[in-house]
Amino acid sequence: MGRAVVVPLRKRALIDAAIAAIGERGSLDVTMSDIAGRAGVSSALAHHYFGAKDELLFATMRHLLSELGSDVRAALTKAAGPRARISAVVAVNFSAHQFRPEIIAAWLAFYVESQRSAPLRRLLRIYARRLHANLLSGFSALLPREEAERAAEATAALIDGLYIRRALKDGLPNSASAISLVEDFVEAKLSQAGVAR
Amino acid sequence: MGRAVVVPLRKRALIDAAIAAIGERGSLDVTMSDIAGRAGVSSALAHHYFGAKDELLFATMRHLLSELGSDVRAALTKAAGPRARISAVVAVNFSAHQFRPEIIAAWLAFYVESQRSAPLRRLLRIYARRLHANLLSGFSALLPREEAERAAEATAALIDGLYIRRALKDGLPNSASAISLVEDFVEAKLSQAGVAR
DNA sequence: CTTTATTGATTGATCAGTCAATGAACGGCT
DNA sequence: AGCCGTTCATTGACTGATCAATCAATAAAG
Repeated sequence: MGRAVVVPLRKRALIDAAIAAIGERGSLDVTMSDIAGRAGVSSALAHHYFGAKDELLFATMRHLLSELGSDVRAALTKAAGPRARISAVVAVNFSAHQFRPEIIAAWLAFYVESQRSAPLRRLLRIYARRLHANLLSGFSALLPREEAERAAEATAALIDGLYIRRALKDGLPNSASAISLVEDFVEAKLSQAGVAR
Repeated sequence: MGRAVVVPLRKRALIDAAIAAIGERGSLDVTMSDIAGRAGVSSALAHHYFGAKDELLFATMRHLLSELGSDVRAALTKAAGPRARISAVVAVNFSAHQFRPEIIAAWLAFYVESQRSAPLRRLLRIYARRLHANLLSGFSALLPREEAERAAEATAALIDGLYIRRALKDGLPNSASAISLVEDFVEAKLSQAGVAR
């Protein structure tokens, strides 16, 4: 029945379906049949393209990471000065593109799974390092080295914490309030250190 | 206040085994046989006492929550003044009793599961409200109402974020560094608002 | 003699992964 | 243009493993 389709299309459809399934269920405990069904294909085809479930999940996580990465890169090119770099990184993490329920739930699920899967852990470490480096590139121009390190660390943790709370639908009505909490924190840090603005 | 509910020996052993199993695996995806085996009994006995797996997991989460609750209560009675109350709450969350790898991993796993399970979600909401209320009771004596709300919200999120990062074994070598990050944040908030220390 | 504790064996359901079969495109070769 | 073989896409049906949950049986306690 199905007409000839380009290979990447099916893979892409399966990855999108995986994000949807994981996001809806809130964990990686989704079946290949469910994912394949959402993509409109049989589970056998998902195995054909990805080999094992692990690999599909890995590809899905990599896809999320790569989208976040390109969003961040785009935002950083538009940011003028260190203070703007910090805000750009924060804004992207809570942008409409990233701060969607299914994306958040998927991130949380991958965080958990990474405790068991070394490849996944490696992937998440890349994300963590990149986030830290991006924040640090802003802070280190405004604060002494040691303080900049700690500010970047705390900001990253705060972002993660707000993600969790969003996933649980506790408080945090929208992304604007999340951004303002982080920005307040950054301002507090900078004003404490007497940075002129 | 807390009436002491007598938990039968076997139930308690199974709950402890569940924490160990969940903590080691990093998710709730553990078998009844595994848990029962750790407790030195058959899986049939676990079903005898708890009925279904869900109920054992629920009881396990409740146990963790109740231990955290009593730790917090104990710390708060020793805290003199609002600033000390904030520090007490922070200190308990990162105390040697709470900030252990298996406990952290279990919390994270329950967070994820709560997206699917309404009873679990209810339980976690109790924890979130209590944490918020405890922090707020300190902040609201030091900051204007609106700012106190936001400071409590951000502090709670920061604590959650540090838990995640600890679970992933990214940075955060020990609980002391986590405490100092949170305390720095609190100080920044207060000094920004011009609170005398 | 009734109630509780405990187990091994079993059942039934769920799933990841495999496989053989079918079809659809592609590219020669006359 | 028509024919042929190779390769890729796709599926339904199947297998094997895993596990929650049940149950009937045994022992111990009171």
